[in-house]
Amino acid sequence: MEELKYHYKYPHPSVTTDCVIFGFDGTNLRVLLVERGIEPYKGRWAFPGGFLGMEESAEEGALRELQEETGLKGAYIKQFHTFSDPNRDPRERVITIAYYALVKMQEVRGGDDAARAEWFALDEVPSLAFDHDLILRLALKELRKQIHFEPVGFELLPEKFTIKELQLLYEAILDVKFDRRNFYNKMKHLEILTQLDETAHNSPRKEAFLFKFNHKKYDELKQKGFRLEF
Amino acid sequence: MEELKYHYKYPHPSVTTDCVIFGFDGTNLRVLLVERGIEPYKGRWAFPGGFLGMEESAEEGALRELQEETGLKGAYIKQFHTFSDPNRDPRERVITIAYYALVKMQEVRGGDDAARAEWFALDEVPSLAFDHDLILRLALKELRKQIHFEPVGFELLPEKFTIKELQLLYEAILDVKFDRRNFYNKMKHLEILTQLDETAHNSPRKEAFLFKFNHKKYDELKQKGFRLEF
DNA sequence: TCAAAAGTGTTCGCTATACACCCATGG
DNA sequence: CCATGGGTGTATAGCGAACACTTTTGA
Repeated sequence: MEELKYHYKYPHPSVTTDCVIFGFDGTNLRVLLVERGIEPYKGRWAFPGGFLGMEESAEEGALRELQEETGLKGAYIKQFHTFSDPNRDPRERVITIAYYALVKMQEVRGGDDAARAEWFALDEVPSLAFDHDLILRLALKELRKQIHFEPVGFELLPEKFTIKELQLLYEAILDVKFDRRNFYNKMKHLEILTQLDETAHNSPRKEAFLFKFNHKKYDELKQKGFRLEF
Repeated sequence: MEELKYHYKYPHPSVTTDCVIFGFDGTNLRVLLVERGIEPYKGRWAFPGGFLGMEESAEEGALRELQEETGLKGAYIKQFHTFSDPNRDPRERVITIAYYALVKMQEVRGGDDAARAEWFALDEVPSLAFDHDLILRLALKELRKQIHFEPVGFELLPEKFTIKELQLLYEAILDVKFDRRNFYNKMKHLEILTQLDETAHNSPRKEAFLFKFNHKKYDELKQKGFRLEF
């Protein structure tokens, strides 16, 4: 029999962190899911997550889970909601502090665990374990809100990218279409991009210039009460 | 000795909800604080809150706490962050799921508990217990974010109000000044207010029309992809 | 009759949008 | 030389900021 060595006067819930990991494949926004190896919901897909250690904050816990799953250290994560329905886990009461992460897909390597992990495009995501369908819906909603004000989109692109790629990313996240030329003009006049001498060679026709996101310039503008709008 | 009748294989944190209760006195945004009667932080002010029951969601818990403190049922509350620093409570590990509430000050009555409660203007808030200073800062930040998109301000006003009062509220929340005439025009053309026949009699000079917030109209506009901006 | 506050209208400049046009490249 | 996609410029409409003016009321 298991040893139950932690005792409390009142019942305590379990606390976990779950992490919705977003990536961009050049066309579609994708999320990284892992297949559950044990009951409940064995064989169903879910977001990576796990119990919160007693000596770590939720943010530290989420970063740890993220690193175990993708090998990435210090990626961009954001807490967006805590899910606390008393029946969200059939075994016992589990409260989960949910984060979303924005990562560059190219830099992700397989996880430590043997667990099967896979990137799913948003419109291919199957029915998930627990309340993770709900968690995904809310993560998307919050990401879309946040991207209106902060340049979080750049976390999803490689360091060098064309404006076309940037546009495709924003279109994928917000599920809208922009006019190619207006998007181009707007980006150039915002002054938060640095144009490089290099061009992208993957184009079938004319080669496009590569850009880098200019953190310094962005911070300066933000200081002056500038607001990034889309 | 206390009876410790709940046993777990791994240590579990305690989980509480805390509620930042915002009100508007006609000039200043205020928060409702309660004075702590016991250690730690005895005599210091803090936000109302308490342990989450095992059969209630965090939202239910926050609403329960809010009702115990103000007598209000079903007020507007919004979860904005979960605070999980391992050392935020000196006694044991406590994770708190934080909400802010928007209430009409006129409708608030004293709490059930004998605990002393008081409304503080934002610039009069003393140094608070635990990490509640941080909680207040983040609550304000999130409220200011949210008010750019949703008509949450109306939760803080009585049912009938003048446009002047509405302006003072928005100025108090966002800590800015608007041009009286532009604010007036904007509000009238937004079509989310219903003008009443009555006028306010508290004015020293000319009497101002009273308005009501038009929920139905707002929902219609929102359906059409309308965005409330300030 | 004067001061203060409510209510209305007008002007100006910026920016989002729509779209025309030229350039470079590969077949 | 033509089709495709990259890069640049321009015209228009709508909206927000600034502000002049009129109306109402109490002292």
